[in-house]
Amino acid sequence: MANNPPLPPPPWQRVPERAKSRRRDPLTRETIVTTAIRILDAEGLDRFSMRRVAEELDTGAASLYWHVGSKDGLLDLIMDEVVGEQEVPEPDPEGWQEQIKEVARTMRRTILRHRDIVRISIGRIPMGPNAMVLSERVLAILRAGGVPDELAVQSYLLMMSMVNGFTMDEGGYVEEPPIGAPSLEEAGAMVRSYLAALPAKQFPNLREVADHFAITDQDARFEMLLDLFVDGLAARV
Amino acid sequence: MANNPPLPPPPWQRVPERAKSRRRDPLTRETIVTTAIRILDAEGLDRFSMRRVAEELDTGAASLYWHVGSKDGLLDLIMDEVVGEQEVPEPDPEGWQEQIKEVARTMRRTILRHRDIVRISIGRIPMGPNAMVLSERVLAILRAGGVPDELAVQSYLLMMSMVNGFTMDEGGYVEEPPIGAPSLEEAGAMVRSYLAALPAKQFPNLREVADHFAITDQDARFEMLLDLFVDGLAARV
DNA sequence: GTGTGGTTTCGAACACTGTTCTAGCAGATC
DNA sequence: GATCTGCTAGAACAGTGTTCGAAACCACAC
Repeated sequence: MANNPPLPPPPWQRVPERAKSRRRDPLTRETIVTTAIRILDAEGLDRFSMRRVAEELDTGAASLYWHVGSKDGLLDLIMDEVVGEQEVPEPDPEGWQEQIKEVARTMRRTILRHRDIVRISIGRIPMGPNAMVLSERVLAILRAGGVPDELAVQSYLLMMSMVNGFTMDEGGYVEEPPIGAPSLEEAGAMVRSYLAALPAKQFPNLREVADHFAITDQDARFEMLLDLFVDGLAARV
Repeated sequence: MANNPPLPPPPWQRVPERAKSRRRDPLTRETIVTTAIRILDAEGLDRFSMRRVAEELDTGAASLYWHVGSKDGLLDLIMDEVVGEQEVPEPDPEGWQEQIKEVARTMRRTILRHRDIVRISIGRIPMGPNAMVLSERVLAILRAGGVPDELAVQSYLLMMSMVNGFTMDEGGYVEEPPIGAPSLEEAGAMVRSYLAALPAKQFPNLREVADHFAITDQDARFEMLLDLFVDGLAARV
């Protein structure tokens, strides 16, 4: 029961690498988030784990929890960091329609740049500081363009949903191309032949449009979405 | 090394419950999928696991693998089963615009009826038999309405994305209401007061539209989306 | 110097996950 | 009978998020 001072470790028992001195670069929320994003981009959500992040920072998983609370908390921080990458121009009342389109394009690019970020964003309404700035600036453009307040809010939220939804289906199939990577062209050809082989009696329409299914230009479809959205919005102002 | 026949189990060692006789109701893919959906709806994706499904079927997790291959395979089957719930009417060339809207409304209802199904659908382009039937029938409506083939395909894919994206953000916050469940009204009030408390200099727009943010009518916004989409589409035919 | 208290680290452990291995059973076929 | 095939399921493996508690470090009081 007497608690003597702990003995020095015997010389044959190597002290664990980091135990002797404090970290050279102290752990911070920022460094954790940055490394987490790097891992996410490089290896994808499936390989992303607290232990993996800790390993990259040369520490144990438990240490991260003091800074970010939980994995979910870390994902929140990641989301806001990524949202913060997007830049929104100063409002130009004349060119608001093109400005809104450009904002949407930037969103799409940002999402596509970060692998699996769309999967993280799923049940996570961004409310961090960067998300607030984004909302503020987009609303500024819409209101400067003469869009009434309620419609501005509605269409802003709608735009977010649409871009997210579009990009979600778009990047979906990337998910770890399992070695025998079917290229985009191969995939298209596979879809076409699959559709063309369907029973004619039951699937007349699908068979006839099979070609158009195969060569779906994502960029073109996104522009179509933007046109539909902004034109409709402008007509309602 | 001699492999003798296995000894009969000693009488004091109770044989495990199910070992003595074959299951009364044999496991099938269908029953597995049905129970899986039931668990998913009742308890959500986070509590959903192969062991949980097996437990519900009074068996071990390993048994499921013979029927569905993997968890991912099971999720694929679940997706197609849910897609199959949707009914699409026979094409009416005059009323194609309203028909398309109705299809979208049905989609949204189906997604909302099944908790977390939108999270499952994320990287999963539906290609099961039911998904094929759905595509066929929607394309039938569009083409009957005079939409040219390429535009029909584009807009069909676009519609799927939009409905998915919209419903994704919509049902997002449900995610296990953690005991102190903030009701929809409370949440609205919280958002409003949060926005109203932002620094006026940095967030003038957000502050001024805070009220509209709080009372966002999802149904109204969805109808707005449908109007934008279908009107724009009709204008392009 | 010597405490003392707060911040920060992290090894070990817990309860869980998807999945595979392997042995075994029931019924049809030879 | 013996053999084979379709099917069941216990045990184990490697991995997960998270918590606990002990230790190490720092800054300040005495």
